[in-house]
Amino acid sequence: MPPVFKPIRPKKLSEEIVTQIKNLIANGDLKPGERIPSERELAAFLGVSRPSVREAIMVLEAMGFLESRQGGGTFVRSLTERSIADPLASMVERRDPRMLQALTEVRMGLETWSAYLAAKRAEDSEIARLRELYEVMEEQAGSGGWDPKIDAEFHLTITAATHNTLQVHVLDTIQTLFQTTIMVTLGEFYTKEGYIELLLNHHREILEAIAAHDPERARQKMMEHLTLVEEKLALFLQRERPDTA
Amino acid sequence: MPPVFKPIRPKKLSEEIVTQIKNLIANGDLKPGERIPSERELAAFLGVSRPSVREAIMVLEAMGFLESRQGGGTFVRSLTERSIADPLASMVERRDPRMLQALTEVRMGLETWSAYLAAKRAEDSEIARLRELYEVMEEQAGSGGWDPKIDAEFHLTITAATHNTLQVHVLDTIQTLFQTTIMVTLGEFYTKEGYIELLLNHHREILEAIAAHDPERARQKMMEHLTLVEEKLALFLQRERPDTA
DNA sequence: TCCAGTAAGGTGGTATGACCTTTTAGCATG
DNA sequence: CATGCTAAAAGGTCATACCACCTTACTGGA
Repeated sequence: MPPVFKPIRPKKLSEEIVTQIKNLIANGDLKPGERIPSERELAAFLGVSRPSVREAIMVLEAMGFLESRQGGGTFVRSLTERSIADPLASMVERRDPRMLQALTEVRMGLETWSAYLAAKRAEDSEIARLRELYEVMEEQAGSGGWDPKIDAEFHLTITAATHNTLQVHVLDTIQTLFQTTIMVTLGEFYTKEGYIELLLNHHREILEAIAAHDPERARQKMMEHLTLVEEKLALFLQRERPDTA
Repeated sequence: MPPVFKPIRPKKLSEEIVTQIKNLIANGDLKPGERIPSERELAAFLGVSRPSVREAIMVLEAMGFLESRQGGGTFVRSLTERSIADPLASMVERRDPRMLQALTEVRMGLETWSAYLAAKRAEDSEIARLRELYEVMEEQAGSGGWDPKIDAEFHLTITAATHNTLQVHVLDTIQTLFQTTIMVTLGEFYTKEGYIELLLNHHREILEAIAAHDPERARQKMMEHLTLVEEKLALFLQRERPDTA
């Protein structure tokens, strides 16, 4: 069975309607603010039942293309805003503390593993790059600053040093979620609370463990580092949202 | 007019249902791959009509949380499926040995982390479940058999015991990639080569470490176990495809 | 004993039609 | 001309029925 034959798709009726309406909007036949025909009319035009049309409209509404008002009609929304985010992002973006905690924890698992693998396989050039980044951190720390970007790149470089494409991909996905939500805020938090010196030490220890090709120690140090991050994040979330069951 | 009065929002029934189901997924009450109650059952539970439930499911399907199969049922999708699996699916399907090796390695990182967390948080019921599964393994091993399904469920149960929804989803995604390619074949390989006794020991040690709530030991034992799996996989791939660039 | 073919029940998919609430717009009244 | 009422029309909900498909278990044969 060399070929995958075909991804047979018994296309659902409502899916077909969704595509049609989406095309109409894309072509400009339906303009923003405009009212589309009523569900009954659409059903008649398309020769399908009203529930089918309704399901299609519900989907388009969920995707942000349409907006329905009872008694009013269904209208085309301006598509400047909306972007149908993927499930993961929509879960995390709710700022649900438990979800953020889960995210941090997964990241901890992946990054400690990255550190472990990196210590086994890092090439000299990669270690040199880490050292560069560390020196930038040190310099900035001298003037009391902390750049989340440099921090992120440091971690990213470590993962890259695993030479595992998948690991890089997975962690990048997680990292993106993290970054878009809190990374920056957390950076400010560090600065204000005077954790910079401690963070600097952590990164130096991680760097040294990797440079020494000592997987276990690298894992251990990364663990210590991220445990601190997790604690501070919990503290931060608690302050911002004291209302938790 | 100091008070803006109130932006009265007539809450749609289906929207309410969407929120409820989304929360169930976020809480981990609905796990990836799991089948949710039928539309008729849900309608009965919630005290609403089937069309309302259907609309909610359609929306969740459009958002990527669910997947419906006619005649089959409606299933929970991995939150990370889109962001992680989809881009990689084509790569893994090629049976590219390097990619499989990378996959195994990522899995190793995640599963050792699961074992660590599970040892910290596993509840008695979960430990009991693991024990059950182990006993089934033991029994089957007596007659010289090895069921990849039981094996997979054992590992899945451990991850579930982390009580980290995200970890469950991420690992499910990885596991799916794995399973669709080799899991079964690997099972036959074990049987033929007489590794069953060793595998049984591994699982018992992991189980005991988790039951004793000893995170470090659980991690260590899981690591040993998966290291063996990795070795055998490499051996297997080498035999089947001696042609490697 | 095992396996294949088949039959039945359950599932989602679609269709019909009815009734409700809300909105809208036209109309009648002051 | 303005106001308030009313009726038509829109979406929202519900009940029901039937269809297509998958799953399962049973039964028959090898």
